[in-house]
Amino acid sequence: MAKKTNTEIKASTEEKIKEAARTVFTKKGYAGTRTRDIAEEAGINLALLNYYFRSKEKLFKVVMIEKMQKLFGILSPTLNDATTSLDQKIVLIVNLYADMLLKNPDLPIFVLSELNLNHDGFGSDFQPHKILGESVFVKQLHAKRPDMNPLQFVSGILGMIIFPFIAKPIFKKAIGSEKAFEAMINERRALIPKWVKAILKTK
Amino acid sequence: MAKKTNTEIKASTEEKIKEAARTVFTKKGYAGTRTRDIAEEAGINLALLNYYFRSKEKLFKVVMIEKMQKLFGILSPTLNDATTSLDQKIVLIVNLYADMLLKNPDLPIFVLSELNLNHDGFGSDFQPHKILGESVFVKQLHAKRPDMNPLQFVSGILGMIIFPFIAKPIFKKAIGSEKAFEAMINERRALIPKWVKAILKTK
DNA sequence: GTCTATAACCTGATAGAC
DNA sequence: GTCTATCAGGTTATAGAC
Repeated sequence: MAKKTNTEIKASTEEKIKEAARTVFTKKGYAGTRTRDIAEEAGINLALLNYYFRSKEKLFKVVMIEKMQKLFGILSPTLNDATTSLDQKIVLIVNLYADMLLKNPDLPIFVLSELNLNHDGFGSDFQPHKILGESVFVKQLHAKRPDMNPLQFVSGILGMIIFPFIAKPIFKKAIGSEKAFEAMINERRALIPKWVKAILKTK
Repeated sequence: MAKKTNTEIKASTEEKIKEAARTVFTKKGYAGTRTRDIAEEAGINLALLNYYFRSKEKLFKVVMIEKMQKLFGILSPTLNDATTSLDQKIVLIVNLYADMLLKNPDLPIFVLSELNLNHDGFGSDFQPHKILGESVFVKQLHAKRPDMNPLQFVSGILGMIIFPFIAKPIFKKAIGSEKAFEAMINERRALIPKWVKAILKTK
């Protein structure tokens, strides 16, 4: 099939396997994935997978760390930007997630489901909540609403933007096409910031 | 076949298996579950599982239908109650979910994850979005805010109350103990209705 | 109805040729 | 580095005794 002659575009075998692993693990979950599926998807042999990564679990871990970073790492720069207001940050966060999740619709359900199943705790490797910590965002929130628990506040925002993707099978049935789902998410880009501003205003 | 003397024992064993299946499937997911695990959890033999339910998949389907009903069926009576106001319905829904989810914390991630993995489409058996349809709730919302898309509105509410349970592994690390997590959810019982009222008031 | 034993198949991982 | 062939162990489901 595909010949490996390209030295400029680094389509290394290792990367091909990783890319295949991303696809298959995301689609079938860790337990539902067979290493054979990944090898086939990568267009290589099963033995080669074990040559590059030593086991199914090690390959999974590589993919999982990446995915967690993609899902939560997105927050950090925005939360700590001293040049934007609280209201601006909310608009930015909602749109960052809308963009990223429309491109990776099953990222949240994959990551959160596998985290929940907890095949060995690599929860220890990553602390997304520390992003919040003493961020500029939290300070700005405290200045405006000292009574508001930052975690409760952020849960509200993330829940509103991420939930439709987690419950996508339900929403797809409720509204029909993929296009309609995307339209709904795009409508939420304006809706959620408006809602959050209302929440911040009312004691 | 015509014998009815052992009906009670039969029902009891069948229920024991079902209960074990609920536990193990929820904890490990469909693909991660071995029928042996269920048999052991039920305190019976593996062969007996296949005697009552014909296969792993059939047993799973029984459990899954139940779980979906538990997660979404809870909405219907409240949404269609003509004796409560819109504001009252919101308080009721948030507290119904808080109660139910504190008792079944991994119900949402289980159902939504398995729906997403979609091992054969039994999505066709169940249409939770039809609960919304022409409900009293939607009529009340339309009377108050004709501009508000009911699906967007409900997504917001459900997202805010369900999301912490779906992202529970993250939240647990952020706030420490199980007790602290429960306290956070209990705080949300008052928080979310207040927020939703603010959303409804502000155009 | 309930068990033991086993069939039939699947899956992760490795040995060894090229 | 990459392949084919295969091993060792695990998994669902069933046959057959009680």
